[in-house]
Amino acid sequence: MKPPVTDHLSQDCRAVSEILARVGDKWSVLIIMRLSDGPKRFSRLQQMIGNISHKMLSTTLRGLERDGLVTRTVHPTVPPQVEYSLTELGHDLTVPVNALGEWALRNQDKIRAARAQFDARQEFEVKAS
Amino acid sequence: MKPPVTDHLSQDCRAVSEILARVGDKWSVLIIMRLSDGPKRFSRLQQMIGNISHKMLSTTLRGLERDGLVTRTVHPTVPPQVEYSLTELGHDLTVPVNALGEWALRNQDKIRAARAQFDARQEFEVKAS
DNA sequence: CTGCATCCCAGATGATACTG
DNA sequence: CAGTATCATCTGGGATGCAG
Repeated sequence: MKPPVTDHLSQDCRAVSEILARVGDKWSVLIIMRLSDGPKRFSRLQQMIGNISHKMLSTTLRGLERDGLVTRTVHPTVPPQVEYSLTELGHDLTVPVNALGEWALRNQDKIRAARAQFDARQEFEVKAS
Repeated sequence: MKPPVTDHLSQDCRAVSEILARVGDKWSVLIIMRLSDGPKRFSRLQQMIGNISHKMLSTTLRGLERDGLVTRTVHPTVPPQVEYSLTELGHDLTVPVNALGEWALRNQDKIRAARAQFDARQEFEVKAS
């Protein structure tokens, strides 16, 4: 009647996974990073990020807003201006995300090296056919 | 000739994104978590994770191995046994990932609440049609 | 300027069956 | 037991056009 620790760990992992699904998609982090130093308008974000399509910026922002990570403020001017900014929750998130980011920066060389080595080995084994 | 900080920040974000693409996929983190307390065999992993398909476990493990995050050890027995374990790099990664995981656990309620509220508002606005 | 709908494609994922 | 190949399916993401 007493489930092992593995069980609750399992649930934790699901939760983590769910959040990572939000954070790990192609654009969320890029957007959050850009907003971390202040509110930005839609078009400003698009030009800052570069190669994000109109649609995905819109979609991703909507998702982030839904999760309470960013705020959407419409200024009823003509033409309309919409500002996005991080909520407190969103700002909070930048801390662990930055930690992961720093890890990525520190270790990107190792990863690239590992990939190169792995790929080289693959090629070698193919020759042995 | 001195690019603003934004520029190097931009590059950083790409790197972060790239790593998140690895870590953020549907299964990588689940696998890494399961391996964090010791080596596991293929079938053991599959039953621990639950609803992962044979193929995706295989594919994801391959990807992790390629990136130098896990090690694959074949024991030439009959039937063959294959053990997977975290490399030092992989073990390193669990630190920031756990940080993110703890954030997720701490804030999952807030996120759920935000979603519920957002969805409720959506429904309301639909009624106004 | 922003947002939303539609069409479309490429890649990710899953079910199944076969090999070593 | 572990890995791979094939085929079907689903989803993310881009292009475009229209609307507020």
